[in-house]
Amino acid sequence: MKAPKPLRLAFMGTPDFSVPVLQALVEAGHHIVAIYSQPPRKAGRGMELQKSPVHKLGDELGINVRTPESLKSGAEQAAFAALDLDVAIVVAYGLILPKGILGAPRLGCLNLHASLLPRWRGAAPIQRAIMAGDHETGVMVMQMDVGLDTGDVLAGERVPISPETTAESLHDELAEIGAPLMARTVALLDAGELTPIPQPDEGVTYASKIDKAEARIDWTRSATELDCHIRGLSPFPGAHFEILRKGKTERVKVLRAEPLSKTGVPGQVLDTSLTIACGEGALRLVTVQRAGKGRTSADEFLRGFPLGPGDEVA
RNA sequence: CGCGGGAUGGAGCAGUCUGGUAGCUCGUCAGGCUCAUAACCUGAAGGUCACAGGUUCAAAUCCUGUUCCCGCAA
Repeated sequence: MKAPKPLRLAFMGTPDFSVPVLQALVEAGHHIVAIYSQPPRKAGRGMELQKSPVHKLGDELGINVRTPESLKSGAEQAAFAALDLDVAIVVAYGLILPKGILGAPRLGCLNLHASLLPRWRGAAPIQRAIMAGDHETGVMVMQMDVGLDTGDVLAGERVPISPETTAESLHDELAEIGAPLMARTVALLDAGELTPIPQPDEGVTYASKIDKAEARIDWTRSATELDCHIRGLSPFPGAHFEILRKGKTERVKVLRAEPLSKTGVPGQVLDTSLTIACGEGALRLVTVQRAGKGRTSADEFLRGFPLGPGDEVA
């Protein structure tokens, strides 16, 4: 990839989704003056302090990583302004950027968002698009303003959502597409070859964070709805149901399922291949994961966990 | 020291509480049956029961320590 004019920029991001974008900008030859990321949190088993994926990459690259709890203070904003930036690139950072930050870089702040704006503004656009049964989604680069994902759009790319798409596969695909898109967009913006396009007022939806409770499978919903629900939450946090085993309830995550046209009492097992009746139609579970176990195919699951016609799950 | 589950032939599990020849469903291999098959029948191979100590006449099983994996949580 040819290196256009190197810019002084800051990168602001936190999770895995942000990582490819940072890498692309580094490869494009830009001067990454600073990286902003969420502070290390207690996470994982043992609740040990863990640096974010972006933070770790920053360390590897030898770039100064800043992890303020907030950017609201005058001191933080002054420190940011002192970087004397051409532009700031924000990808799933997780902090609100106040006006003082947004206006500091010469070209402002650009954000990569994983949806076809104005649809799915907010925290969980990838999951929400699949869960809602959308047939298409994408990534967009916008010029940030004070609203929540309301900025003018500079560039975008569409991708289809197929019956095979999961949150995991879509996440990876969009990150892969988004990284070079951002790199190109930055160059074009600096060259003055882009026209910001305001988002339409129509079609605005919000992708709120995934609530724990909604991850549970409600067998009274239709099989096609549940299929979208499962794929949108796969593998994290994972759509799940519960099953009675030796007097204890055990949680089983469903990572992949296939809708069928069979019918029965919702929650009832219909055959010996893990087909479970829904409010409308039925789902054959393809890939599942028991609490404390790794993910397995339905066949493997059934070998150690007899579950046949007439049994019920919740 | 956040809570909890797990490690048993190639895969998924049971057996552990109440120590006493290692078992189930599959897979693999061989043979048989069949026009034929992922079907069916018969037989076989394959396991230091995660690792290290301890208790015991005897440990997959009880005790202690270690490593790795996962669910919750964040």
